[in-house]
Amino acid sequence: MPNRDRRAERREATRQEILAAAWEVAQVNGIAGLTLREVAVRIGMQPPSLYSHFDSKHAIYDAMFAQAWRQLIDTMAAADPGAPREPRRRLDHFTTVFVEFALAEPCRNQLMNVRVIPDFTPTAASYAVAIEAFELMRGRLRDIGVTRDRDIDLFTALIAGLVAQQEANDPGGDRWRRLIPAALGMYADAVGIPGRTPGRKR
Amino acid sequence: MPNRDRRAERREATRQEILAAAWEVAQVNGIAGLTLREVAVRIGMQPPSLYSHFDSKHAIYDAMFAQAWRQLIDTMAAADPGAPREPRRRLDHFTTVFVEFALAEPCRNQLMNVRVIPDFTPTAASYAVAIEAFELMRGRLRDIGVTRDRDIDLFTALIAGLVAQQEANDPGGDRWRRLIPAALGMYADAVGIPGRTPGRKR
DNA sequence: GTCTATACTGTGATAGAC
DNA sequence: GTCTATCACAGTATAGAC
Repeated sequence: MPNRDRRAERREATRQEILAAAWEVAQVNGIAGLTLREVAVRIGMQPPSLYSHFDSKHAIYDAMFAQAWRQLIDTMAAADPGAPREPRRRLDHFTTVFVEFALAEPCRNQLMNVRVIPDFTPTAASYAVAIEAFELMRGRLRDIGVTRDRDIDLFTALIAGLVAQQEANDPGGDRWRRLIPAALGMYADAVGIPGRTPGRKR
Repeated sequence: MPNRDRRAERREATRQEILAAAWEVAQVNGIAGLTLREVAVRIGMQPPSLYSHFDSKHAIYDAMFAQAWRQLIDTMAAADPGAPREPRRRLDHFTTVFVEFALAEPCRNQLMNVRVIPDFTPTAASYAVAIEAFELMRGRLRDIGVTRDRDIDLFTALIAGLVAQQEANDPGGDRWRRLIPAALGMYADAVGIPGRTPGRKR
């Protein structure tokens, strides 16, 4: 038995190739407009061949769901070293990372945060990745003194709202994105984060 | 020429019947899972007959879009008489009306606030109803002293976020809905609404 | 205005040869 | 593992009889 299973490696590579193509299609047609046909032809396969790697279309959605949350985890981890120490600046830093990530790919954000595919619910294994990302965010907030569950939920709602409004009513613009500093100042004051956000109104 | 056009009345009634059936189907299958076939059989019609009343499936979505925003306008107007005078209580009052409306029908909220149907964009006439609702909300905020555009945008984001998180991560529950008072207290403090929200944390 | 009949496209999915 | 061939079905839309 070889110490490297080239067979498994190639199989995994094909899976990733399929997922990459699926994301490309989703970016063009919207996440609900994904079709197996288009995914297949994009990588030079016949549509039925996809079933050698995924049991169904929902299985592809499920893998994409997990992959998206994993990407968020990696993105936040990568942005960690450059983060400021001062609480409010730190909050602003990783919030911006999060929002930019969400706005970068509208269809990815829809798959992650909106129930948009009829009859699709992520499997427990994939949803666990989403939970992992949530716990990572919770840790970030704990570092700057936010520990109560309700305060954390309020934070996620505030950010999700900015992203949702930006996406739905000013796609590609910054009408809501530019409100991040003000929104975070408001939040920081309410939950009692020490310091004072500079340039706050009134 | 008769003073009542019974022909037109019946035609309009049929249109409404189609739209009502479409909402029923959307509630079951999701807004993206709407099919003309199912709408037609539900009201005892043949699928092609729908084309006597709507030019296309998108035209039905468009009518539903306008109808949804009109319903919101009516709901807010109906809740007007019972509204308290004190600014913060007043804010809490119509925010609750708005959130309950949004959470009552997830698929309606998706059609109104998320770009979920590929290639569907509301017509100018239908979008005008959405603008009308937005202006109504702006007027409500002006009454309690919120006039700056950025403060209004911040408000819509805050509420949209609570609804989105509630819908995506705790459908049917109240994990985010119950945060409305705290969220509004935070907001009222930040934009300088007079008064002090009772029972605020810390 | 509604029906029947039908066209045409595209969908996800399966069976079996190689 | 990928292919060809094909399935069963749903999708929107049109034509023409009544």
